Amino acid sequence: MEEPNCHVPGLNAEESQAWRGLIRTMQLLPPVLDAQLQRDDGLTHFEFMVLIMLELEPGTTMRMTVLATRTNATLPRLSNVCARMEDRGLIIRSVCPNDRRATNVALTGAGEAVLSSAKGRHIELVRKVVIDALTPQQITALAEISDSIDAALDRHAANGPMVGTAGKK
Amino acid sequence: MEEPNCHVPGLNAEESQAWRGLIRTMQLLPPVLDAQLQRDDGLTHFEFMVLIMLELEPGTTMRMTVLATRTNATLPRLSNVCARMEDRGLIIRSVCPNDRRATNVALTGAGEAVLSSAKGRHIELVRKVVIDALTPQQITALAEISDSIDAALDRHAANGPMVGTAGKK
DNA sequence: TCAATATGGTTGTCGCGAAAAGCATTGGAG
DNA sequence: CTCCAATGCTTTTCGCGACAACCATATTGA
Repeated sequence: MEEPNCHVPGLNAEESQAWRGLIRTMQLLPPVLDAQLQRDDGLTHFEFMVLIMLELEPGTTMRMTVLATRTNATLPRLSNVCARMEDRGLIIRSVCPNDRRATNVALTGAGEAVLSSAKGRHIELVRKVVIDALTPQQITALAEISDSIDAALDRHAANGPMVGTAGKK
Repeated sequence: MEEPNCHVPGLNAEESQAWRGLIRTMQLLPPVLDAQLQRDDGLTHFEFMVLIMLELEPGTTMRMTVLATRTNATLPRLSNVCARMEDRGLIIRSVCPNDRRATNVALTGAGEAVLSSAKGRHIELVRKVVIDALTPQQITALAEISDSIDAALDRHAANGPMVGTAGKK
């Protein structure tokens, strides 16, 4: 009954392998990315994403709420991170003229410089540990798998909170 | 030149999509898993993994270093987590008779009870947001992709630290 | 016009994880 | 036997993220 091939109960062998593999990747990959960015450019991975998202925006300027959505972060977290990044001169925050409650975040010259310096090295690492480790078919599959999981997470976030209570509002 | 389809520079469209999808999943999935375990059973995902790994071991007993490896954790982290779990009665630590420096960690009855209670609900969530969101082929692909990435991470950990210095020991 | 509510961000407090320093025990070398 | 290095784990310090409370501005309704 107790096979040596010990997989998580409730899942078959294939499912268990996929699950444990995913868990392991989610545990190991982020620290590696953080470490490289921190060592080479003094950035956390999240800060790097903030810079990337600002650069992709025309005018390199965005409202806090929008930036929070783009980076999958909560507003308090983004607020703290942006405060530190502003202290370091990477970005600049200013009150939005139209809506004085809102804050506009803009990339500074220094921020652009740091980003363009960091981008190459970081993408190189990404290639090394992800892209070049996979076949083109696997790349395609990974994109689809991620989308499916994220869609399931969205569905879960929508219906999940009210577990037993009929599931509909 | 600036297409509206803005992907990360240095990667083509497919690669960029896979990369950003993976990042997003790694950001969103762990909090969902943690939240469910915390709410339903008062466990972090890491604590859950500790219990699972102990249960899979014959005798449900393991040395700290081994447990750290199985859970992909550092020893200090595991030490802290085990201290808390012992306070709650889920596990028990004892000095190894053979090597009195070492510590053996064992699952208690309460720990088994909590685990068997939590396991069903958690696997149900895993099914919901991962397994059932994917086709069988995608499950297989995910297992292979994870393994490939983890292998690349191992290679990077082995060669990476000495970047410009000839890369070989 | 003025209250009442909603929206947009910021600021505490708490707990966890990382890194480095610290103890205890063991295994060898002289 | 004694000293020294190596191993196994714990503890301390620090910074970050989550959650909740909070302040400021906008918007709605009477």
